[in-house]
Amino acid sequence: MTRLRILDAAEVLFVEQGFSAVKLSVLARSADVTKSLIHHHFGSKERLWEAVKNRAFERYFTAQMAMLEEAGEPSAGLLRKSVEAYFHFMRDNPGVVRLFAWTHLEGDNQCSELDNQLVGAGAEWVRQTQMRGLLRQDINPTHVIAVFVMTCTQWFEAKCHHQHWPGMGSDEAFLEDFLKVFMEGVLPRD
Amino acid sequence: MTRLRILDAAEVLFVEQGFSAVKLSVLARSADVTKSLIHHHFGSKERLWEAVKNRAFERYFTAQMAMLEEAGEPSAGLLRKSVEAYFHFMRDNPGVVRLFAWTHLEGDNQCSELDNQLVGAGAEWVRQTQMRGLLRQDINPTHVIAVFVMTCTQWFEAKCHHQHWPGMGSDEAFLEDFLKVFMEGVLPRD
DNA sequence: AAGCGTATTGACCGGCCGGCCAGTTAGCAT
DNA sequence: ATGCTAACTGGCCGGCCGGTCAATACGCTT
Repeated sequence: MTRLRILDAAEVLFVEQGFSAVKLSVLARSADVTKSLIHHHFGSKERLWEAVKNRAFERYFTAQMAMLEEAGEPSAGLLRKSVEAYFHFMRDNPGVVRLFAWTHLEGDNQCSELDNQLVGAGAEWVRQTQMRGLLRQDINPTHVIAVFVMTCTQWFEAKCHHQHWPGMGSDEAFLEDFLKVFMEGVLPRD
Repeated sequence: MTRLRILDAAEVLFVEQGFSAVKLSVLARSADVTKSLIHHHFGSKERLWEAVKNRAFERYFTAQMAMLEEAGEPSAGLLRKSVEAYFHFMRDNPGVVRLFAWTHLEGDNQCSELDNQLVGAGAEWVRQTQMRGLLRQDINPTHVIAVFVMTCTQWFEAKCHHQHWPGMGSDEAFLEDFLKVFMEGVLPRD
């Protein structure tokens, strides 16, 4: 379908360059349609941009929700698994990461309802795990989520920046070290 | 001086909107100069953009270097202080944070020489602290730096995004919780 | 006062941007 | 076949984009 071809090509360009740097003429050529056709299907550049973001964020949201729902009994091991899953999702969906970054810089928070749901569910899960004494209880559950989400996000958002830092390891090496610190930090002291 | 007035106004706009969304005509009005004058002083929009970035990154670099140099005897307490200082620097210089973010998205790494120096020095400091048995030794020192830098950075870069997350606390509350996790995670087990 | 370099101006340019529109084609129900 | 709607096209537009240029004002040396 044409609409889809436009959406796909737009996503590639928007992910790469952000909103204002993308030229409709280039996009048209890249999607192999006429410029008019883009307007026919989406009305304006802004609305196309929103359509692209919505689709990507929905993908993100459903993937995360599925992950959360298939989570079983609260346990520290499960938290570790969740962090790993989140990290690998980010690694495998670099487009979403960049789209998030552009969106943050725009100050756009249209995806916040979905995200609040996600974070709320995650934090609630952490709280339950805390109550069972499996995680230390003197930390705001939302902050637990925030710490690992932000670390994973920034790792991939700013990869071009810190991948050349002296001594920096691979994705997996970093994840492992982060998990060492993070898990040791959230486990209860005995 | 006019050149400075242009640079200042440009920084405000670039920080806000990124490179391509900024219109030279708007910038000229905002700096109260003519468009031609901008070209006279900087040659092109691109070169102005680079001048703005260079100035900001130099500010960042010298501030961080000063912080690092006045650091005393390696100790876990000092690491905590460093994280706090970094966090507060980011809080007090939101422009730098956003400039970093735009730069990351552009894939630009012109600031990498300075940054490598900074990270290298920080990592070396961590390594020495590890060798004295004051930090656990099974973690890549660069990763230690990376974890707290990325968390602080992302906290402020994406603030508009997660500040409305349910249960999210203030800057200081988050920092405190992060430090609880981070410090507990990097200290050696007894 | 003359000379010179720098700062500053306003008018102007070619190009291309996002968007529009009149018209054509294709699919599909009746 | 007829009619209707949605998909699609090419051409065009007004506007503004970044950038240029010739001319002028200013400040400093000699």
